[in-house]
Amino acid sequence: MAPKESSTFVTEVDTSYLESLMGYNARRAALAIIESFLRHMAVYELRPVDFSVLSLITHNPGITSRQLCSALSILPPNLVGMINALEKRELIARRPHPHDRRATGLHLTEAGQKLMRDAEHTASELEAQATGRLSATERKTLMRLLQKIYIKAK
Amino acid sequence: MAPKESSTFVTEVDTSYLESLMGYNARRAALAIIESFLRHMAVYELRPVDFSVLSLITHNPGITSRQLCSALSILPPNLVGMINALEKRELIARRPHPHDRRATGLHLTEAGQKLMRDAEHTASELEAQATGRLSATERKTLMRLLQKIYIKAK
DNA sequence: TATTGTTATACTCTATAACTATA
DNA sequence: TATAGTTATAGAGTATAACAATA
Repeated sequence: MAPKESSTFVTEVDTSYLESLMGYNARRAALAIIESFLRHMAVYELRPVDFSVLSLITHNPGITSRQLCSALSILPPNLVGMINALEKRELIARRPHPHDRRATGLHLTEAGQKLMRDAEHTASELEAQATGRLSATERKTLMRLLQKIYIKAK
Repeated sequence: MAPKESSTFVTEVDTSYLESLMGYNARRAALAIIESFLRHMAVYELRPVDFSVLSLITHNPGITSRQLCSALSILPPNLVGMINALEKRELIARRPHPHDRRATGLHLTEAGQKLMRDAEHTASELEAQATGRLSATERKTLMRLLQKIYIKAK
């Protein structure tokens, strides 16, 4: 005989179904790493998106706002404020684009370069910590499989 | 001699550094799957969080709001509106908790059960599609490694 | 004294429409 | 006609403080 449903209650929550879904696992893992990132990068006053923007400028001097938006899936109106804030902190500088007077090339200042050297070093430590329970091989495998999920036709 | 920096511009954006970071990869993969989820679950008018809530109620009849919040890392004030909306749609029903008059047990209605049978079926198809470029072994490996990232001490 | 569920509220993140200068 | 950058603004998501009822 089935138990009277209205009197049932839950002692331990069964999450096994959700844990069988890739989206659930990917989101939980991403949130765990991002939470750690937020804590460790707070000293530099950089959110994940600021770090991503500065990192792309570091490795792509002269990149335009439009290129940043495409690479990071940010909408142009939402990037404006970030770029302004980073410029006001004198971490980046705008220079005219050599071939297109509509566009602006973005570059790191000396201060920006110094900050990013420290920040990328911290990111590496953070990376090691977040994936600390994985072997080097597992880490490489996880990276490859994640990219197979989100990079189309590779 | 180094090129005059002000005249440099970027033709193809180099994202290799960001792609070496686990947080970046996990976030991009999660967003890709969630985007697909949003499209496929639109017919049921369920966002990922609604699906998660209904799924936990499905597999844990009588679960309380507080337990949902803990399991899904949702703050109590932000769950209230979702529960009210699902109750208004007559997908769930509140029943008194048998042992604690402060709490309320949550249960699926008949309509809710039918919707979730369909929705979980769609979720399975979606799952197969999102991980379509992975072998069965790779899929299992990816799941296990993601859980190693976000489930502490397992 | 602590916990469940709730209201009010603020802050951040993401999205859309429309404008200007230039291509 | 299309694109780069910008403004204004709306909506969604996430956060804290504080309260009533009950443990």
